[in-house]
Amino acid sequence: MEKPQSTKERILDAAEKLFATRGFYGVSIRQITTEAGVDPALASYHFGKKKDIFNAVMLRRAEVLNRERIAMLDDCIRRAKPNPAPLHEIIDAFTHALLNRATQGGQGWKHYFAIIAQINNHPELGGIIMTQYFDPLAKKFIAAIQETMPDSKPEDLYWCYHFLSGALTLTFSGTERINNLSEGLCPPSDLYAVHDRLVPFITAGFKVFAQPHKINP
Amino acid sequence: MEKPQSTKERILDAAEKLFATRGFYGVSIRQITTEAGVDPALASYHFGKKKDIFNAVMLRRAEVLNRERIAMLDDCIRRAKPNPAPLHEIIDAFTHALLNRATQGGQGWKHYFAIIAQINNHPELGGIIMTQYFDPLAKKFIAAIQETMPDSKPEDLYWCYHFLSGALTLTFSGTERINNLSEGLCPPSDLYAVHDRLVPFITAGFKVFAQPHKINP
DNA sequence: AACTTATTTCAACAAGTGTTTAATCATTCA
DNA sequence: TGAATGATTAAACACTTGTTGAAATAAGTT
Repeated sequence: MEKPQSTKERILDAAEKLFATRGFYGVSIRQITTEAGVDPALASYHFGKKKDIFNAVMLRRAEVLNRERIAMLDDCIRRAKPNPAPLHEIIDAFTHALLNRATQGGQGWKHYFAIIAQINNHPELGGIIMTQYFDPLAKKFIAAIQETMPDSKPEDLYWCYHFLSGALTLTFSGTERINNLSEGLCPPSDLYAVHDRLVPFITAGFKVFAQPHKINP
Repeated sequence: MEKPQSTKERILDAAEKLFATRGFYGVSIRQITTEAGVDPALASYHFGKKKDIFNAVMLRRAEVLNRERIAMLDDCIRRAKPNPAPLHEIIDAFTHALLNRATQGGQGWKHYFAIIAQINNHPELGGIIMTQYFDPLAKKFIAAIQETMPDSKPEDLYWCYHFLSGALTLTFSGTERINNLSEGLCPPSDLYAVHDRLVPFITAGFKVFAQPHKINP
């Protein structure tokens, strides 16, 4: 079943797992290499500094994930031509790959999402990495929405995207918070149920800012 | 202007500041006590273990914040009697104190929100602290919404609350992400503008789940 | 005043930190 | 086969980690 792993892969997997539960500063290189069953010096040999390991962990999955998301976004834009793509399809394109990996991607992906959630809310680490890996996708996404909602102000859309981003990262972070809070009523494992709620929730939020504001209900 | 600070307060302020930017594991007791201008041994003397310092930092502001939010929620429920409180007022009651402190609360509050954002997305620390300090408030809040939206399913409301929670923590985390992404178009310092967007955005999301579902636009 | 309690200091502890060095083993290629 | 490159190992580097103990000072109470 399991194909033989290279040392680099073993280190990345171990680092991913440990970073997910204890954060960047909460994990030592010796803990990582012990978990990987490998000599500590091999971490420096293969990756360099500790932050380079972290970057490699992030880059590995960000690449395949964002490739999928961009393809799906392009696809729904192309299908709708010459009209702009429908809003709920754009948001679905943005979230679908995330949901997919979080449900069927295995343990490694769960760890990856947990790290994303942490650094997305981390002033020091988040600023660099999120900007580097996710801003291009975010801009494409917002541009697509701007086209299907031409009357809305760009800054409104940026804010809405920001709210979406926060909701997403918390939902996939793997904290059992909603499960605890709801006393088992909302198992976060049921991510298809999440999809049925998240997409309409966010879509409705965006639509509020489609036309010139009417604040009060 | 500045009233003389006790050693305990100096340690708490220094810890708050450092935890905000580097996380729990990224900060040492010596860094904290150096920042506070105090002997390292005093941290143990006044607080005990390192995690007890962290807990004290969280508790100090969580208490005053949640007291305000509960009072405001009770107030808007009382004003609406015998009818249920309007949805947008409930959400405003939930977010108003946060916005207020984030704008006028000074640097300490900014650091506090940054820590909240980190632990809210942290499997290990978040589970304990957030549950301990914020779940009672969350339940009161959801119960109030359930009353003004009697036809909606409880699990839908829990999910909506979860999305709100994620949006809030990211917005107040103090990462400059939206500012960078929008290339200066959305300065996060303008938190009154945030309020005008966040409350209608969330309100609209909740309302989607008020009646039996109609998913497609 | 003397006595008690609270606070602060300094030094030390054993253990863990990221990283480097030089030596050894494995593999590849001519 | 032998030389050359790549991978792995063990040991050591100087430094930081959280926490504690005993001694010194400050504050508070009869």
